[in-house]
Amino acid sequence: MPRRSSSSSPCSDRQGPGPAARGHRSCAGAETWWNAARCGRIALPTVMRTHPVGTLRAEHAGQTVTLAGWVARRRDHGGVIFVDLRDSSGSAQIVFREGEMAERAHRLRSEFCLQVTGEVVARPAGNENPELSTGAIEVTVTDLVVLSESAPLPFPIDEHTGVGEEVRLKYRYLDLRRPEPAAAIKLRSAVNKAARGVLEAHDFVEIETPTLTRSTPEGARDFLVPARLKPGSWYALPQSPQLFKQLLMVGGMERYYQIARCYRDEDFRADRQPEFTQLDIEMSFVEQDDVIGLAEEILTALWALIGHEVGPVRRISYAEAMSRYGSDKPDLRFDIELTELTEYFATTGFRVFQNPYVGAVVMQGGASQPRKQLDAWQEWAKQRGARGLAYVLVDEDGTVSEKGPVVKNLSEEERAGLPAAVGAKPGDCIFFAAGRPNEARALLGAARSEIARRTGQLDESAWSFVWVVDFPLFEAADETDDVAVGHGKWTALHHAFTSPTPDWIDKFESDPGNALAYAYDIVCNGNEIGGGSIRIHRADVQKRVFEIMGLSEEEAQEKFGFLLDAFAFGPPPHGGIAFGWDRITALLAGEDSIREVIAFPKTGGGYDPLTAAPAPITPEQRKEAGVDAVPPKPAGPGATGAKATGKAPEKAADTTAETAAETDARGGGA
RNA sequence: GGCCCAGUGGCGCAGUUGGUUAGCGCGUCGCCCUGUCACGGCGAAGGUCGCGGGUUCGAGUCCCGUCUGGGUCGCCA
Repeated sequence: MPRRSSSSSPCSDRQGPGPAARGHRSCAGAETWWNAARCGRIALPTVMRTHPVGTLRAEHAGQTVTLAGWVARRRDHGGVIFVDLRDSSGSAQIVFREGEMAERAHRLRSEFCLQVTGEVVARPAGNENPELSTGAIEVTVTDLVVLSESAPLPFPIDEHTGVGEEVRLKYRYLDLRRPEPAAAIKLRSAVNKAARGVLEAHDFVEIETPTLTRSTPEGARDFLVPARLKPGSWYALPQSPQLFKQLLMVGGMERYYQIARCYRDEDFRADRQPEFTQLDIEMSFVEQDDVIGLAEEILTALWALIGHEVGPVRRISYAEAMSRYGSDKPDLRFDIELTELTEYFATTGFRVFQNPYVGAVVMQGGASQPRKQLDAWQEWAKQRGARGLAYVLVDEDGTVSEKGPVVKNLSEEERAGLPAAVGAKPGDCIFFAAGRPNEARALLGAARSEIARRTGQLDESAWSFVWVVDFPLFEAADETDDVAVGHGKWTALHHAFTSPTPDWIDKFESDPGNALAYAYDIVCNGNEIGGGSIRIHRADVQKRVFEIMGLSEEEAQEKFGFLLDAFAFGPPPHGGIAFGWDRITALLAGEDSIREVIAFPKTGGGYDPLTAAPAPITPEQRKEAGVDAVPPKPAGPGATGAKATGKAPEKAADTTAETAAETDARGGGA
């Protein structure tokens, strides 16, 4: 990735190799915005300074300026002392000469906070530094105020040395003084702003929904907050604003959005935090194409920040995604596809291939892998819970090689036709998976990505967007480990309020396994970055969906009461989407981890190294919070409709998929 | 919860087959230095080798356990 050129980078002077190199795209992205916003407009002088340091240029020569910032680096030559003064806009060289000034500058140390006044002068001929955007000038200091001193640093604040993440997070306020982390956070602000711009232009209303709400019985684990005024009762932090946004549609707001914090108490990952952010959207009087159209407009605005034109986004069905790519979030930056061989091996004598599904994926040039490497693929597959990954090699003459454990189990005919059947060329390796369709395809889908990485078919600089549509409405209840909502054979794949597609809305009972949901996911480079659905607004349809799920009216009322109550009062047709905001920002920033685009992220254990949260509480706090209150004996189901809760957070954005579609409705222990 | 990797002065790392005083770079502190820009020179300080056990004449190194961090599968869906 091209590194930012210094001349266009007011927020950073030098760019070195090392960890900074990872951030490639981030810089570019942040800069685009940063330049527009900072250099284009603002940079208001304040009482304390006349110019942001990084904006000084040759044309300022002769002006007397007052600057404020930090000592980034100092070069003390005795009689003349150079200091790189850094503020949020960048840095510039300030010069202290002789006498008292040099004397005082001599005592400056890294990260002292200074206010200086002096004259901007063109640097002496031959002393310009073209690597720096402010390299044509320097400021001869005539007045120095040390605003505050700095203790010795726990780690160097420059881009040239790597620093462990834990230390960075503990001193995140120092980490953020570095151009790279700062750029990621600034980019996030630009991302928010860009999305708001699109939404405001379409008359969306930004509405906040409660953070203290009711526990939902399914989905992820809730974070709970004791209610002091009602000992023994607890609030839950929302897993998403799903139910509230639907209520807002009933409330006639018509177009809602919120950059919403969501909370899920699950294990974390590089792409998952206990609290994460969604751009949550809901619209009334729309169909799928309306939501998709809006979403594409937003994505276009976001990727424009880093100079990429999104363009029209193709759509593929869930079924097609699964059969061709083995994933419901296919990475289409490379065009390796799976080949289904169930028919091909319909009469095979090889027991492994006598399965409901047999498929293959081809690894270009894979036949030349050493045996050790092929064994490593077996390990790789086992780590994913598969028994292994069968393979067959294609010789240079285009025929199937005798090598490998699988080939001897295949008939002559099977061998002969194989390369053509899967599109393998001489020197390729064919990997097979057999078993239940979804599992085997998932393995091949993972292999597909791994192959792309290993064979260099993955263009890291490319962007691929795709809508996955036509998700199944239901999945068989026995194929999920979740406690199903209801006792039916079917459970909602997305969530219980997801509408069937128009084609299926009147007949989904006839074939629940094939009925399609009016749901859609937006996938970028193999990441699910957003998902949503058109909701059910007709009471009769909702009732029939609950029936298929085996959910009685009483149970539905208990679980989703307040939403169902609201839906008794003329709910408008509506639908929406939620974007995984952290993941999207991380993608734009070119970062692998969403922690890089969160100001104060937590570690994998849910621990915040900076505040040391979570922390024990005092006995007083414990008593007052009512944490230990003993709940009364379970009274009857006092829950009338109005209190049952629903579920259904928009599954979205879990961070992994960060988005995710909106939540599914299983789970609650009915 | 499973698996993999890591933990050595403030930071980043090296440390061979178990062997003498645990090294290197950066930073810090002191002195010097008038054109540097990741300045330079001289000198100095700074270490319970994550923690606890064990094996051994001897452990940073080997074994067991544990904690923390990262990754991954499960989970989140």
